[in-house]
Amino acid sequence: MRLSNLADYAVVTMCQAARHCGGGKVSAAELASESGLPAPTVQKVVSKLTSAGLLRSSRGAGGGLQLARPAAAISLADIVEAVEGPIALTACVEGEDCAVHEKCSVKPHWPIVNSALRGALAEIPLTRLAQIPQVKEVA
Amino acid sequence: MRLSNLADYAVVTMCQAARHCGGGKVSAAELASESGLPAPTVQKVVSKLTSAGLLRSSRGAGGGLQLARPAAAISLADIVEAVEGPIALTACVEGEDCAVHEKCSVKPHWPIVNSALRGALAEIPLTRLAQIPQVKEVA
DNA sequence: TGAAATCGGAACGAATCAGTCTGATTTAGG
DNA sequence: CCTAAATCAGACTGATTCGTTCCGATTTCA
Ligand code: SF4
Ligand code: SF4
Repeated sequence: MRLSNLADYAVVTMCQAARHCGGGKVSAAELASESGLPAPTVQKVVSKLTSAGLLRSSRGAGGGLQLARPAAAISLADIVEAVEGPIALTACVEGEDCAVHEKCSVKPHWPIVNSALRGALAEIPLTRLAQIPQVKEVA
Repeated sequence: MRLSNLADYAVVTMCQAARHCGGGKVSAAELASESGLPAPTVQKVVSKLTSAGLLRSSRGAGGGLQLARPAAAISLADIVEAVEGPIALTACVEGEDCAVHEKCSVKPHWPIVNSALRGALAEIPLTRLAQIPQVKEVA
């Protein structure tokens, strides 16, 4: 029930990239320096994000990363799915029949839980994560 | 974002045990046979569930398992936490400071997401999972 | 044309997870 | 009271995935 560190770092990286949206292009090394994450890790993260279509990459000197979509149109679910693969709590949700998929009585209930969970993540756009402060009273 | 197979099997096992709640005591081998899961795996699962306090175990001949609480008072979150440990999407939610917990701007937002997610799981009691049929129109 | 800078993918090591097994404990019966 | 069976409980091994790191292919600027 804990998402991988790569996914977490991907969220941080995307949040950092969202701030440079106006500038347009930012290098991975720049994002690593500003966020404090290890540079190679950021490189791997942006690689996956680019493959998923969330980031736009420009090779060569002066190149860098760029948000492929508006920050408001990117949700946590998108980032998590880009790094961790499809959101599926159990194997049967994905279609991969487990060993006891025939007798399992809770199988029909998993899609409901899965949808509720994904919906909760989809309700959090990237713009909300970019807002740093003013949320101290929730602790 | 996928819970471990052990947690999934734990849910199935608990669901199966809930049906024998009236009888009182059921052996782990019995649950394994009825659910179709591998017997050793069920043994490991019930061991963890007992340690967490969700099941009541009776040693010796004629012993077996028993629900420690009413089926309505056991939620998915309880089962998952018993097997997978605390529900914490990221390290900072648990209190384990990650490498960049100081500069991280999304850290204050994770508890909100985490609570929403756990709430979604806590809303599913074991009694709902025990109801086998009559949910075909949701597909 | 030369060179630098960037992303992209591939390789390595570590950690966790899943599965299996054997042993300690307890009760029922003789 | 003793034997015996049955049960849970914990420890071990193998495998998969995750995390990290490094080096090469590609592109643009000077
Ligand atoms: S069929 Fe049942 S046991 Fe198999 S993956 Fe789905 S929920 Fe889990
Ligand atoms: S502080 Fe930021 S990077 Fe670290 S675990 Fe929390 S959200 Fe992730």
